[in-house]
Amino acid sequence: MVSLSGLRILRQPFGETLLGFLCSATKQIVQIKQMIALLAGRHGAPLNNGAGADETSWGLETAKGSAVPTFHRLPTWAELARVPETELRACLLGFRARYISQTAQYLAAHPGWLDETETLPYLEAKERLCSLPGVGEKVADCVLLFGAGRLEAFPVDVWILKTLVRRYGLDGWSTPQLAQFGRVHFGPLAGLAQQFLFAWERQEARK
DNA sequence: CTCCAGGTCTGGT
DNA sequence: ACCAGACATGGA
Repeated sequence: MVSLSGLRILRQPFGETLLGFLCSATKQIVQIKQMIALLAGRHGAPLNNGAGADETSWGLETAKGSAVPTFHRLPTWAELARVPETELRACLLGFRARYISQTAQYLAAHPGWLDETETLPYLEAKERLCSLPGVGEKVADCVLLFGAGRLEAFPVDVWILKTLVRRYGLDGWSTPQLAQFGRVHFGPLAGLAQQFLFAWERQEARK
């Protein structure tokens, strides 16, 4: 028996969360971190003059020979809109580069769209997010859960799928059906329950 | 060298 | 509506 004590749901910036999960499709978590680090290092504005401690790997593009790394924040969507898709592809994004590029173009053409989406009720916000290229039900739920504090969102990824099939006997259910089940079964804090299921299943898988 | 990875989109029944 | 394949690419 494990406790999973200390498990938390972060409230991350909406736009950054969207970017992060646009990178996530069929990629391992370690690789997603790498993609995000490359995007920040190559296309994000520097955060300091190299005066910080060198305890993270966010500033990958450290000047050669320099003793102190420079940290970069993630690029904004406005900045991403000016980056050629080929340069995005060079950040290990693969086919996701097109999704990010097209999303950036759309957001650039619709000022305020993202901020408005963040304030909408769950279902409306989700519907709008799903209209973006590369954003399906799962990514939309992750963006709303981690980037907008919508704890009723219940993202169904491959791990949750396994869990619901193996431990809840929901074999044969479609992904949308499983998402609906999660929201109904776990209620207003379904997203929190999802995090425990996810963490549990991944912990069990490690051996 | 195959297989798979915090999915989504597209074109077939 | 439901079901495969494709999609890029680095780890396992």
